[in-house]
Amino acid sequence: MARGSTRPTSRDVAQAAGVSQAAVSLVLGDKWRGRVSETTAERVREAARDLGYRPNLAARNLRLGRTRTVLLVVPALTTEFFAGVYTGAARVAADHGFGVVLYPSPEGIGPARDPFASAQAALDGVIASSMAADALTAIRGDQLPLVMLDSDPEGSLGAATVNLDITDGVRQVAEHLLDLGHRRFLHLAADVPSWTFEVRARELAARVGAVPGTSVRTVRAPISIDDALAAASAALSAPGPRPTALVCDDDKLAAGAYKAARRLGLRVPDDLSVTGLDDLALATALDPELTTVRLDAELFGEHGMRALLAVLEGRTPEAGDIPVELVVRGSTAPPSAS
Amino acid sequence: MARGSTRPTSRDVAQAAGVSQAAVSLVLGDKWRGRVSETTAERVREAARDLGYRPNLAARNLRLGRTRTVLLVVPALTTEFFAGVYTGAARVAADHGFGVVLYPSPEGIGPARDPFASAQAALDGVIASSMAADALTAIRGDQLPLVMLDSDPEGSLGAATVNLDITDGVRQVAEHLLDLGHRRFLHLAADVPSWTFEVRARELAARVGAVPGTSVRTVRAPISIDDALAAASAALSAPGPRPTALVCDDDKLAAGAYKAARRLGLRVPDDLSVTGLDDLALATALDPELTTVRLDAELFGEHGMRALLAVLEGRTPEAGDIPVELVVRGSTAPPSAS
DNA sequence: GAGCGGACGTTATACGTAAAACTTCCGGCG
DNA sequence: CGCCGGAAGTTTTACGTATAACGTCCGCTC
Repeated sequence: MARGSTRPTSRDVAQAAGVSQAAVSLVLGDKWRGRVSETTAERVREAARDLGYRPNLAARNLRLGRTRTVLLVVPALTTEFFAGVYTGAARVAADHGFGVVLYPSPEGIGPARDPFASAQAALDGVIASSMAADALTAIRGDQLPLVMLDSDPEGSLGAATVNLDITDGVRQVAEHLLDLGHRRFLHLAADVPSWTFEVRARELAARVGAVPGTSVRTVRAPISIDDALAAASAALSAPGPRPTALVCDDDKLAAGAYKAARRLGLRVPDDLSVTGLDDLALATALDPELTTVRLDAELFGEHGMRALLAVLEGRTPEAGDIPVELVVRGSTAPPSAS
Repeated sequence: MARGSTRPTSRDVAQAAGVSQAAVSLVLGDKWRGRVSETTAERVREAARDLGYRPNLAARNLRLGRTRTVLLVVPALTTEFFAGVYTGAARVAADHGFGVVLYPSPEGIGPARDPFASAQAALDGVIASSMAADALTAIRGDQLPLVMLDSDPEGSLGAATVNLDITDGVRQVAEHLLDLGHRRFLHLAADVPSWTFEVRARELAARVGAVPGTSVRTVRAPISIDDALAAASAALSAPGPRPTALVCDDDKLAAGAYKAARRLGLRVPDDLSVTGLDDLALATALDPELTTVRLDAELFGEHGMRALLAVLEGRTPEAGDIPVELVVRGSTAPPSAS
């Protein structure tokens, strides 16, 4: 009596179909072959449909001791890059019956709040971008299976890592600009403490430094158009010979650099070649379109999820970085004479 | 014996502290006053700390019949707008002990897959953007408390709605352009079946139509720079007098319009004024910077979450649209003579 | 000296599911 | 005839938590 408004349970379905709760679980869990007759199974399925039955996930998770849910920890979602990572991860996850919960470290909520307090769901594992640095300590506290994205393979003790081949991307940028004849470089670096940015600086210095008569100056800025504008302005109007090539750690920084160049009366690419890294929508919205390194965010997410699945199943994730590709557009050209 | 590697439970803590499981639950749940002595309570807390105890959320959710987790359903996260919505919603949620799980309908996963299959977490409620139209039917199937964002207050039977005052934003755009002297308008509309875009078209037609001697032509494009470029190109090179003002439903469309104008040799704003809507980072990356309507995404998310909390507590969400603001930048100017 | 109420706990139970272990019925085989 | 094995279920249990309901013990009051 008075079943009222509460959600139907497997027991309600059992009663409606005239069987035991166990039978319902067997049928709906597709484990009934040889245990329940076809006619009874159909009766159960019908009752479930009629009642609009949906299994209680909390109960199932408790019973099974796993949730088929993983957490993706990313920095604040201010570009479409991590949206792509999510999409790729979610696609692979769905193929394996997993769900992905997103935890974008929300600025302003306070760094002390750890991801697990927020993503209340019980979790089977975690994929974390190294850029979400503040959240990491909290994560390591738990013993959850962990995959790190874009993180130092040496430094992330034990955790599997999946990386984009940023080193190769920077190499391609450097060689492209060197081939064009550039010798004086300015590196507009992201002021974010993350391994992936250290790699950029290191590789650029190495490649350019290998050629005699070159120089690289570095200036740092937080990843925002306005900050990049300010930093690039200052650097470009500094005394001494002006750099002819500006290598940015990120497309957003490049957008700021465009504005700085414009204010200083420098034309891109005639007076200054500019490169980015990411290939966001922004890159083709700029005028001229930005020469940049395309990162396949979805593929990145897919690999991350596959690695986590491997860890969960006790396998070893396959190694190997994800290739990236230089996309040459209108923002790079040979340096003007002089 | 052999407690091994499995996560400690409240029973383990109880054993370590020499009390019953119930006592542990009382202490850790902060309900022990008058039930457990201070010294015993401290002993329990210490044991919990030593063992690294974390309550099993699946069990708690099952016991309590609620999860303090809500789902935020958004269209694919290709701009920072919904990142802002998430941030606002998550902030308010955190203040009330809730978590927010994000479900960006991932393109390519297939529309049939409903959010609940993916976000395996059990949920207390849902906040859904009307732009994620394909997911909505699945949602209505469940009887979860629902708040709709940017949705027709008439059409969304029963569900509470929280809206940005888009109508007012479009009004401001229209009056700004009319004040500048524009009479021939082109409306670059988002080709997305959503109420929020219908509103834009309706209000623009009404405001401009109220002034004699005006005209509005409309052309639609999916929200992508390339599609906008194509649509705007075609419309701007059509026969007849060229429009002097191009009103875009979205900043991304405006970015496409800039490229179209450039290819046709039209200068912004001298030959063509352009407006957007959103105020993404993109808006200030463009040259000239885009006159657009600033939507406060975080505030939007906050209001959405507050409305859902109200519904969950049986209160009536407060009504009232969220104000928006026209930001005049360099992309609008009086039409050139002739 | 009976009784009462607070302090300090414990025992028992329920949440909804999955699955192991058990029952019952029957047809067939040696 | 005795027995075995498979089909078709059912009964029971466990997952980890929160909390209602129940015990003590002790100091006080009347």
